[in-house]
Amino acid sequence: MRDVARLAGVSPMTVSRVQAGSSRVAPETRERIRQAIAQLGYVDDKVAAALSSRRTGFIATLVPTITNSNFADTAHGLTEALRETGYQLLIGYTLYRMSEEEALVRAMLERRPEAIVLAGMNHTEAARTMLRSAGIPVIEIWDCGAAEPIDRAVGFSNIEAGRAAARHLIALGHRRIGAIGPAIGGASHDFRGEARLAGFTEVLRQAGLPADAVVHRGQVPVSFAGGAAAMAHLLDADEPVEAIFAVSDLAAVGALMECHRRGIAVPDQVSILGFGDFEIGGQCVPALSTVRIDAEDIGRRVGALLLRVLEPRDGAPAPSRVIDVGFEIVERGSTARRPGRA
Amino acid sequence: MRDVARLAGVSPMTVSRVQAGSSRVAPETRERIRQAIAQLGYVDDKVAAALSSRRTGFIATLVPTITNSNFADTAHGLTEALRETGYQLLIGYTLYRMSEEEALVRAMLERRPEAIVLAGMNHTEAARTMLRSAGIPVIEIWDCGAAEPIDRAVGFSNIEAGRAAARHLIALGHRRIGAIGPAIGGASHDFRGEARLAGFTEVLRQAGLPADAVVHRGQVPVSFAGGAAAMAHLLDADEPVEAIFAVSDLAAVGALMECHRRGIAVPDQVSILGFGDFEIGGQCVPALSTVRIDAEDIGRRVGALLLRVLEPRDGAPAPSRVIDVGFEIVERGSTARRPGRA
DNA sequence: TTGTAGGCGTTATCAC
DNA sequence: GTGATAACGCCTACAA
Repeated sequence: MRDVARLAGVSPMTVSRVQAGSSRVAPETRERIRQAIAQLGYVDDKVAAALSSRRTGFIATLVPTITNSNFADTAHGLTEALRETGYQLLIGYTLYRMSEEEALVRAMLERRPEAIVLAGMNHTEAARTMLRSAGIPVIEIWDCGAAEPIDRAVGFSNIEAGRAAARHLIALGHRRIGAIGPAIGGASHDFRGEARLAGFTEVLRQAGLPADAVVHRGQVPVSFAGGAAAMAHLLDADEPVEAIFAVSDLAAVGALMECHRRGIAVPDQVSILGFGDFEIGGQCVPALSTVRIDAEDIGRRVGALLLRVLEPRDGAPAPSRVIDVGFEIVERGSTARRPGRA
Repeated sequence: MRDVARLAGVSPMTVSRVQAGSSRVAPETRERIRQAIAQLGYVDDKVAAALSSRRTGFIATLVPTITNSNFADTAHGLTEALRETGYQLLIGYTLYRMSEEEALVRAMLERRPEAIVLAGMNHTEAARTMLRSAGIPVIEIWDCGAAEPIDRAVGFSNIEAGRAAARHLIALGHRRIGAIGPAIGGASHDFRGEARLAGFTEVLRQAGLPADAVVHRGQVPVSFAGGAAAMAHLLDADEPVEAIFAVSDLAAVGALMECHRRGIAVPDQVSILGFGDFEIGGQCVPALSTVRIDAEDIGRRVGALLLRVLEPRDGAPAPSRVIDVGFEIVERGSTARRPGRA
């Protein structure tokens, strides 16, 4: 920058102003500086700028994984909302491990992000302490309602989604109802998937239905293969299920494919309800009924919320602490009413 | 840090040494500093450290998109390879737009990354200039062989993959062969998908076969829905295709589902060959034959390469400039020999 | 509209 | 083994 200033015959401060887009620079001075910048191929240094201005322009984001998942959609929505604002996302993968999340929280805070976004409301005590004392907005996403957020939350109620799924299948006349979720225990923990399964099981029990076909097996995160394996397990059981709910569309599609391979008709013999509304669900045959979540929208809303919090405009009302984006059951081809039942 | 130093009764420099893991600090001094850090909840500031040491610990990564794609796998592999090293990935999405890529290159370089990884070998002239003068390792990924890399490359030959796909379908006895790729033109450009289609078409022509069933339609990036629509287009044509190649497994699965919906038997009536080996391909019915790419491995290799380049060990040989990870045709259930042909 | 002074929080370097 | 000093490249604050 010194070189640019010298070449343009001004002080570094003036160059700085041009780079910051200040209007308080004479047009001709600005032009001279522009040329000097182009001539020298100068690229300004946000590292130094960040230290000096105490504004890094970083937004830290911690998600369980970015592959095969709608967290990628959320990250995408967030990136889109932040495009053109100069903020840069710092993304970390926790692999569904709290210990990993804690390590990432520390690593991220060392980069001095201006806000931090993380999935879920379950964190280690150390992580909570760091988050609270960081002095920046903390947005917990993909879950809300079940607990008080550290700072703010954007999501929906996973337990309520599970309950709604159960009510829906019961209302279709099914009685022998199962569910598919990942194994519990081990280092990886999908708290949100478990909450959905818990809500689901709760409603089954309340309706006086057995919940022994709620299977927890396979790795976290769930996958097509895991869903297929769990479905195989259920189909091998003595008493066949009439309907199942999968904690993720990935598992649901895997289950659907397992039915195809065995020649079991969906939805005639088994109804399948997924979760998440992945694109593949709308395309497979039959199209998958699912609990729809707009993952990308969560990202966009977080982005909009962040902009309002980080750069408040006069007169704008303070955004609410918890934003519930809700969910919606989408009835497509993989679920049907049980013949001969109410 | 000053506060920590004061509380521990040492100079800031000694605290810095402890944080950097230097062994030249007396054990008891170290312990005192540790306690002061814990007591104050001090989290060190990598922004300042970066400015001072001129090492940011950032690796910039530019990919077309992170959703519905194996670029997510590559990013994941890279993150895994870099986990525990202290490097932080800076990820940007170009949305398959060169202008966006150029803007991102500039934005990334302002963060002073220690290396930059970007998809493909097509960049604007301005981007190339910035990349060359940044003075850091530049790794182009997901394509190699067709052109000289700016610095280094890790990938495979897309045109060769397309050629192999065509040879494979021809060897199965198919004559009326089509292909599905995104529309050409517009702001978004999938150069690698186009290279695959170009190689494919080239071989068809060389074999004296018509290439009019090579369709370019739908948005970039291709999706399940786009593949289904393209397949519908081909199936509506007067002369039905015997086999098709899709530039992505997503499109291939979409095409497969369209066949299901129309009651067209795969592979008996139409063979479908995908590209990318997405998990869904292995799970759908019939399982999708595909050109297999280990996307996560590309990420891991880039990570390993970067570590060797950024932190060279004495005696270690210099890594080669171009790493071709190759590809492999995986024959599963969606392709079959044309009955009655050689 | 432009410039000067000082400092952001850390580390490189050299001295003790 | 520890400390003093001087940057790192920019921006805030104030002055001209």
